[in-house]
Amino acid sequence: MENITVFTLLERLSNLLRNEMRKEGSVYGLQPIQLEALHYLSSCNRYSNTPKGVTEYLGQTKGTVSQSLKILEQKGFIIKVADLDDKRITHLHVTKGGEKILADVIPPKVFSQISKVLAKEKEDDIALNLSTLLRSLQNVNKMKSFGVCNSCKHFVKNTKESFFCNLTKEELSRDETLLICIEHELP
Amino acid sequence: MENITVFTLLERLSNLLRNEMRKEGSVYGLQPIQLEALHYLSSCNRYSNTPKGVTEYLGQTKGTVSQSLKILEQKGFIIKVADLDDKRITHLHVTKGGEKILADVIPPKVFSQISKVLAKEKEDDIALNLSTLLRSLQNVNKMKSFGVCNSCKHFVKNTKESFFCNLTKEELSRDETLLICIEHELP
DNA sequence: TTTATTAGTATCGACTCGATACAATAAAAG
DNA sequence: CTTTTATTGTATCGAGTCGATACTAATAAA
Repeated sequence: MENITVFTLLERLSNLLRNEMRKEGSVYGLQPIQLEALHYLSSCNRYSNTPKGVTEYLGQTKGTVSQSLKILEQKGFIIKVADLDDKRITHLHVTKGGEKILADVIPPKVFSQISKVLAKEKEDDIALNLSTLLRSLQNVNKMKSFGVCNSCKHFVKNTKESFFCNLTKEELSRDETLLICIEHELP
Repeated sequence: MENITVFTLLERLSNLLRNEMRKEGSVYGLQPIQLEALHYLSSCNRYSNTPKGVTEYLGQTKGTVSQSLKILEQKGFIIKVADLDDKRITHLHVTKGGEKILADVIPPKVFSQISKVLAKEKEDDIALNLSTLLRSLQNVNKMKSFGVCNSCKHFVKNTKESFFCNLTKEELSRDETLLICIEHELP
C-alpha cells in the first residue's frame, strides 16, 4: 500500500486532466474552463442550462462565468435564448458546431485510451470509487449534487413512458430524465 | 451503476479541488498553482527540488513555472540555493514559513474531513483506485511516474539502515527514500 | 575549439478570476 | 398597489496564469 493520500493523488490527476484539456481545447481556441462549461451545457436539462447553472456547477462567480459564456457565444458554440416566463433568465443551447467540437475533444484522447489498458471491471470499480468520493465531498461541503434527473427524490415515474418532476410539477421526456439537473437531490 | 464516465467524475472532482485550493490559498495571497508547487517542493528529494522538477511535475512550461517560483521566493516561502557541481542548477528549499502554511492548507479542510465520513478501508480503496488510474494514464501518456524513491528500480537497500541509488551512485538517508524523485521508474 | 544541449530568466499578449458596480425583472412586504 | 428586497445577468478593473519567444550562462558533445 502506497502512503500517498487521496488528496495528493487527486491533485496530480487534476493537473494531468487540466493540461490535457488545455492541449485539446487550444486546437479550437478554447480554454479548459470554456470546454468544461460547454460540456456541462451539453449534458444538463432545461432547468439547468443557464449562466446560473454553469456558475454553480463550476463553482465560480457569475461575473467570471458571464465572460466565458460570451466567448463561447462569439465563437458560435452556444446560442442564448430568453426564457418565456421569466425575463431575467437566459437559456444556453449548444449549437451543432459546439456538439461537433465536444465529440472530438471530450473525453481527451488520453482518457479514452484508458479503456484499452484497463479491464472493464477495473474501470467500473474506479468510477464507483470516484463517485463515492464525490458524494462524500459534496455532503461534507453541503454542496449541490448535480446528479441526473432520474436519480432525484423529486423524480416520479408514472408509467413506462410517463415521467414527472414533483418540484417543478412538469412532465418530463424520456431523454430529459438522463440529464443533469441543478435541483437534483438524493432520495 | 451510474453511467457517468471516469473522465466526467474526475472533471468534477478536479474543479472541486481547484476551487478549494483557491479559497485556502487566498488567505495567504497564493494561487492554486503556487500552492501545488510549494506542496511538491516539500515532498521531493534533492534531485528533484529544481525549477525543472516543478516544471515536469506540474506539466507546464519553464517560463510559467519560473514566474510562480519568483513569487514564492518574494513571499519568503522558498529560498534558492545554487548547485555546487552544476552552476546552471538552482535548488529550491521550503522555508519554515512555507512549511507552516502548507501544514495549515494541505490537505484542504474539505478533504481532511473525508476521513470522518468514510471508513478507513473505503478510503484506502479509493486511494488504491486513484493510484491505478494515475499509473495507467502515465503509461499511456509515457509520462514520468514521480513515485517515491524506495519504490524505484534504481533503489537499493544494502542493510537495514544503508540505502543507495544505482542511477546517481550516491548514498541515501532513510528519510530521503520516502521522497518523490524526478528520476523515478517502476521496476 | 566549436557546436549543440540544458537550466533558467525576462517579456509580451491573450485569458482567468474575484471584486465591484450596475441594470432589469420578479417576488415579498407594507 | 406601491415600495422594498432578492434574483439573474452583464460590464469593467486589476492581479495573476500561461504559452510563446527570445535571451543568458553553463555543460556536454563533436
